[in-house]
Order: sequence, then C-alpha cells, then structure tokens
Amino acid sequence: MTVRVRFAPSPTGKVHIGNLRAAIFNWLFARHEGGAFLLRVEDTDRARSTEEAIRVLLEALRWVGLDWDEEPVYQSKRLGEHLAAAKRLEKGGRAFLQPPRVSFWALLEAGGLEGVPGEAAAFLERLRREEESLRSAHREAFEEANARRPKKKQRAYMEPLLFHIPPGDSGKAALHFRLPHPWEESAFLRDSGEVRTLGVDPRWPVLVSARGMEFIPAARVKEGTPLERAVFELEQRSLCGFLGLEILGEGERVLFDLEKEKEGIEAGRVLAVPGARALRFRRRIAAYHDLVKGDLGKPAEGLKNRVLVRSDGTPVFHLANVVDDHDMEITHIVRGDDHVENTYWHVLLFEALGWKPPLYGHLPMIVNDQGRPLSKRDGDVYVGEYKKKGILPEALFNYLALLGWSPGDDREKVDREEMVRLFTLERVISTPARFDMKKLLWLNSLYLREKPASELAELVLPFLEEAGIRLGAGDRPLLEGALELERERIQTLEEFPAAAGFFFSDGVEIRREEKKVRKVLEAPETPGVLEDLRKILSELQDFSAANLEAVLRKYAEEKGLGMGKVSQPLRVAVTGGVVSPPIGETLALLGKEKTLERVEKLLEELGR
RNA sequence: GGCCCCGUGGUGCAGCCAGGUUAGCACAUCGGCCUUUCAAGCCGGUAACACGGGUUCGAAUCCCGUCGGGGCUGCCA
Repeated sequence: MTVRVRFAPSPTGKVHIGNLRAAIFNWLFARHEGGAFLLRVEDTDRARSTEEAIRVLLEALRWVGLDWDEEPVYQSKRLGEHLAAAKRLEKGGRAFLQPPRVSFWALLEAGGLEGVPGEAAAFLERLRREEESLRSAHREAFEEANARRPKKKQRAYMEPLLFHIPPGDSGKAALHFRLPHPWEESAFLRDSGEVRTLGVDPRWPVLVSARGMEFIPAARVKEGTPLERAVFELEQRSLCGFLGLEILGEGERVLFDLEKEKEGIEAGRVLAVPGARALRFRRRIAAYHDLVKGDLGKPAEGLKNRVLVRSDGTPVFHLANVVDDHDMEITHIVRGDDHVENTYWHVLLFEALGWKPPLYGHLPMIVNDQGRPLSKRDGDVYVGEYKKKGILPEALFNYLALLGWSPGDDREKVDREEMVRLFTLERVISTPARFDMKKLLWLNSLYLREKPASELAELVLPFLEEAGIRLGAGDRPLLEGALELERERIQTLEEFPAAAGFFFSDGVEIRREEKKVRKVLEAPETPGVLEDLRKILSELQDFSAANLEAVLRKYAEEKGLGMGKVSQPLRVAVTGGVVSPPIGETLALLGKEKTLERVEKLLEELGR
C-alpha cells in the first residue's frame, strides 16, 4: 500500500504555525515512506476563502519547501459527493431526518404522550408555561457556580438542553448520523463486558427511539430540589454503548428491556418509560489505534448521534472531511490533537459508508507560556510573521519538526534530507510543546552561517529596502561581502541593515548618544591616532584585510598602544559606532576611498 | 460537571514499552578563557523525574491514588 497523506487547511489569509507544523509532519512522513503528500483546500467558507487567501496558503508552503504531489483538491467543488454520501446513509438507515426545533416537548409529542402518566402530562403543561422562569433560574444557578470556579475553569453559559432550540430555518430538517445500535456489529466498538448502572431522574420519563435515548441523569439533579427549580440538562445519547440495556424502576424492577423492544424501535416507535431510577447495561468501548498516542478508547455510552447535514442543506465539516479523505484515497491522517475526540465518530462514519478508515495519528499542540494553545494574541503565530522577521525557512522547518519529534539522539540541527530519512510517527511524542523563540533564533543563526552569500543577498534585499537603503547597480559584490562579514553576527536577516548599513551609505552619522562612542572620542590619544592613520592609510597600496591588519598592528606596537586604542577610533569614524566585524576586514570591504573620507570627516568634527 | 489525553530543570528533547550509571544533550541563564569591538568558539556553574502510596534487592521507568494542565462536550472548522 502506498502511503497517501494530506494537509487540509482552510484558507483564511494567514497560515498558523501549528498548521504549518502539521503540514511538515505530513510531508516528512510521506517523503520517508515514499508516498504522496496531497493538498486539500477546505474552502467551504466562501466569504473567507478568497483567491488571495489561497495564494497566501500555497505561498507559505512553498516558502518552507513543502511540495505536493497532485493538483490541490478544492472542497467547495465537492458538495455533490458529500451530499450523495449523506443520502446513502439515510437510505441505509444510518442517518435520520430531524426537524430543527428539537426539544424534549417535540420528541414527546412525536412519540405521543402515551405511557406518560397523567400527572406527568399535567406537569409538562405547567413547565411549558413556566419555561421562561426556569430558564432564568438555570442561568442564575450557572452564573453563581461559575463565579465560584477558578478563572481558568469558567465556562460560557449555554442554554439548558431541555429548552434548547437549535438554530436553523424552521420547517427544514437536519440530517443526523446514527451511531450503530447495540445489536449492530462494529469494528470500532467492542464489548467491554463491564456492567454499568446509570442513575436517572424518576421524575422524568426515559425516552427510547431508533434515534437514541433521552434522559436526565439523576446526578445532575440534587435530591430534594423542586423540579421546577432544578438545573438540569437533558442527555441526548445514542444507543450504541448500551449493550443489553435495561431500564430499572423502584426496587430494581425491570421496566424495559431493549432486546425485547428491538423490532418496535426499528419500526420507528418512540417509547417513554416513566418512573425509571436507573439504566443498566453492558458497556461498549469505542476504540481506535492512534499512531502517536497508542490504543485509545472511551466508553461508548457517551457518544451522541451527530448532525451530518445542516437544516440549510450544507454538509458539516466532519462529513466533508471523511468523504474527501476516502475519495482522495488517504491512508494516514496526521493532524492536531484537538481532533482526537472526533476520531471516534469519524471511524464509525467511514464504517457506515462501507469504507475502511485510514490510520490516524494526532500531533501534540503547540502551546504558549501559559500552556494554552498558541493563539494570535500570543503574537508571531503566522508563517508570514517569521518571514518578515528574517527567519530562514530552513530554520523554521528544522525548529518546528523538532517540536514534538526527535531523531532519537541529541542532534538539534538536522537538515531536511536527514529528517526524511529518519522520520517516523513512532518518534513523535504526545506532550504539548512550548514555542521557544530564542531557540528558533539560535537555529536561524546556524542556518544563516551556511547559506551561500549569493542566496542570502537575494533574501536580504527586501529588508534593506525596508530600512531605506538603496543599492547601486554595481553594489552586489559589496553586499555579498558585507553578508560574509555579518552573517555570524546577526540572528535574523532583519538585523542586517542596522549592522551593515554603513557599508552602503555615503557618509556616516557618529552615534554620540552612545556612551561607548563618546568614550572613544573623548580619549586623549584618539585625535593623534586618527591623524597618523590618515597618513598611513592614504599611502597604503595594498588595502587588503590581511595587510591592513598587519599595518595597524605594527602601528599600535610602535606607539605602545593596545590594539583597541587604534581600532576603536577607526571603527567609530567608519561605522559611526563601536561594533563591527574585525577592523581589517571592515576597511578592506569598504575600500580606501570611503575609509579615508570618513576618517577625514571625523577629524574635521574633532577640530583637526 | 462528564469523558479523553498529558505531566523529566525556565524551555525543547533523550531515557520509560523490555526497572539497574553520577538522569544525558541542546536553547536560555550565570561565570571564566580567547580577543581590537561585536559575535563565534572553548571551559565551567546553577537548575528537573508533579505529589503520595504500592510492587521490587532496586522505580523517572511497572501498578494505584491525588494534584495540576490541556482537549472534547455546536446545525464551528
């Protein structure tokens, strides 16, 4: 089997660094396996997915050197396939239409109020009238509880499900995916053998239908709370985790046995079981093997049926994803950790469509200092910002690849080919990683040192322009020379103009505001030294770095001065500051004419 | 709240599955050397197995519990 992986971003005009890392891991995996790396543009949000946004996306991938193997697939063009798959599920009984104004009342009505004792029916009526007051009671209770929580654990208020009226055009129905019934086989659901009981509120009937079940867990409703004041949420669960389900009443009396009602349920009956105290069932576990995290599983009684097609007729992300992954013959899905929980139902969806799901691996998230997922508030989260900062794509690639993966030894700088050779998902770890800009900068300086000056020159041009430095037609050798000298002194291309601008300017502004500069200028021997050097340098024929170095050293020795007393005044004259590459190299590159001009000018300023 | 995932210095990784060094490497930080400045380079220092039990001659490693962080819990993607 040939490995086929994909990177499936939605184009928003910016590429998040976490997405880029996912792309890198996919690419490395594909290249290591000799497989294909594909692109799928999830452009179903037409408002944001402009052509410009798509261009930015592709450009970012090219920038870090990720190439893809086939024409990108545009999700927006595949609406027909998505809907066809949904239709197929509906026909096969694995999806059902449900009108949008779903509420407990509606469901009760659909099934009739038969089985609900008169007392409960009257109570429903009362509740219906008091809906508003209940709603605010719920809200109040929530706000109160929320205020007591530590800030980090606070949640946004959500309407209680009991009164939840999902948005959507009234009159239209959303298509729901139905998880397997307990009597249906599934490769991703297994009998755990463990018997569980789950308390339910006896004041409320449990509803069982082919769509799943609805109940209020007793744990949510405190003992003795008047029902009309109770803060509870209706659970809408699929049946899939409830093997051998029995609904128990007072004294463990069996009120309902799912096995016996199978046929009625399949025929579409909605059963209301009043007076229930507990659900007893054998637990089924939803499970899949994650290539990064190992065997993963969760109790399937927590699984819910999910919306596949919205009431406006558009497929949800998950459906589109699964259908596209199948049609693109994707074999491995490598994506962010935030999709782990979705995977349980994605594999079930594949299965329901009669397809074999791909293998999944989930990458740990990149987090900020607070351990939260990197967001735009943290700054520098988009690929473009790194480019703008003068980070080399090789460095970013290297850094990102090592965030959550390692070649297994202590190497930090690993080139692309080596990574391709060594990459395995097995070596991806599952702990979230913090983004460390300082380490990126360090890696960047390493790559800066080894890139040919001619390439660097090309890359640094925009930064020079940004700094207002214009190069003459014949300045290319000068630029490359300056890069050779400065490359190991800077960490990013962005720093180059400030460090080497003096090579390209006509004159130079002495930075007297700097203490160290003043100290050099005010040194008593400075004027004399500069006068001597003016003479010596003007008579010098061989203006090479080596010779300059030798001449200056000889002069310092003769005068009994430290080399610093000679080089620093020159440096100030020529660069305006006290920092530059070795003085010989600097003067040689700058050239005799400019050097003398600048020394002359400084002497004038010093009144000589 | 429920379920799932994760916990090695300030940070990233190695070590964990197959228990046995002084817990290794790198970034950052501090100090020193080199030195004409700035870098680079070299040498050295500070600093970690979240906590508590258990198993064992021996636990970062296996088991249980606790705590902490994150994810999911939408007709968002």
